[in-house]
Amino acid sequence: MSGGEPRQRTILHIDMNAFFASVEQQANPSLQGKPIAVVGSGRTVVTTASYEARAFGVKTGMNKWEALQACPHLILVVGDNRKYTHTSTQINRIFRDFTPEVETFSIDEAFLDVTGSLALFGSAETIACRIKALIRHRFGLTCSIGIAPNKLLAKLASDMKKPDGLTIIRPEEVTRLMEIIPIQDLCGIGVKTRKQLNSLGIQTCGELGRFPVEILRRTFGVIGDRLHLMGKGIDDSPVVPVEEAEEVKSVGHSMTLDRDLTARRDILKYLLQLSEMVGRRARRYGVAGKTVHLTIRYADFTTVGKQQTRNQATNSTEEIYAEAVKILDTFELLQPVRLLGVRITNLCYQREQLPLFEKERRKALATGAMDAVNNRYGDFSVTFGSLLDEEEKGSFVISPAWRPEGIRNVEVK
DNA sequence: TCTGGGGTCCTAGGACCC
DNA sequence: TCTGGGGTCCTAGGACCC
Repeated sequence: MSGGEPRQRTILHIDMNAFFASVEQQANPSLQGKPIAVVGSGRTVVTTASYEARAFGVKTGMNKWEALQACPHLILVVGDNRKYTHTSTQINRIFRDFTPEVETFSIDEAFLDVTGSLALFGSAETIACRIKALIRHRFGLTCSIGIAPNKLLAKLASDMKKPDGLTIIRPEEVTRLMEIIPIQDLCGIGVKTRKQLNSLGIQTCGELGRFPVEILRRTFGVIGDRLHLMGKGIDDSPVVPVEEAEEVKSVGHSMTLDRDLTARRDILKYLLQLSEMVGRRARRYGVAGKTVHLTIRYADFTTVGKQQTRNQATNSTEEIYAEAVKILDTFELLQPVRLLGVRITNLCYQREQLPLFEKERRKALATGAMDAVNNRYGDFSVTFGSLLDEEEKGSFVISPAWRPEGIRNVEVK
């Protein structure tokens, strides 16, 4: 590839419309045509609002109170991970009938490289229409599809018409189109980058593409070159199927507590719970981490974190917990705690092996059995004694960005 | 009853070694 | 009669995505 012009590709970006809310409306006909918002339990925000709710101004990220202000007859539905994961997996199977080059970008978005499938199916538009029809017939769901020569533009295109859109950006239209597209419409330019670019006098992609790349480099470091290319609508990044995806680099959980906590004893309970969630997922992935991070968010929303690197990688709940407690004790908690997070990084991938000695061996087997039950019946079906009196489980919010099982290239048993 | 959760990548500074 | 420089690992924080 290096040196030559990249081959002309045809990429589809598929974005499920109001995915969680639509799945709920399909599962429960009494919700159809009504304003609903999928939320988590506890102090959480709107994850997805149905289009009926969006018409009232209900948006992702609003807290429940704000959402009900905007739409008093809004129906709040507590999200159900498994339902969405299941549907997402089945939808991904449909994609694979059209090309093996499927990149699951999130639970409700995917990129398809259909370059090699055009001869078989006729055109990208035909493929897109067939996918839309299949998803509608099998699941009653709609999606917006963008067709373009690369991922950047395909994603831009799928955003142009919602719901149930189909937008094509042809190679010969790119230059003209970029003149009118505002920079913030590109995936990769968030609020801060947009403001910085605006202060350089850049509003549109066309302006970004023409801007001296040296100044972009100086201002944005390594991102500079990428921004320059984005402005021109150029993106050579490949569609990466799950099988070729890079290994996961960290495993973590965090939760906003149902109420702010001050007592060390209360905080420790949540830390153990989080350590167990992290440890169990790491064990399922077959990874262990050398570094343990603890994140604390105080009542005033200031967030601090600390990490500690150990001599040996671990995925044991007890060891992760012990490390997290050590880090906690280096903090002087000046305010009530609003959120706690535990994460392991510096991961190494383990071959499955049972410890040599009887005592450790029995413990490993017990851990495995406990994990198996929890994997099958849900979090904390079986758990540590000290968690049993804990009524509040914190806020297990699901998000459309939540990655379905098996999306990572890890050995899932 | 303001402001979710899981990730990746980048930066900048410090420790340490040769 | 001043204390260079490169590499690597670690840490804290921030931007961004869904």
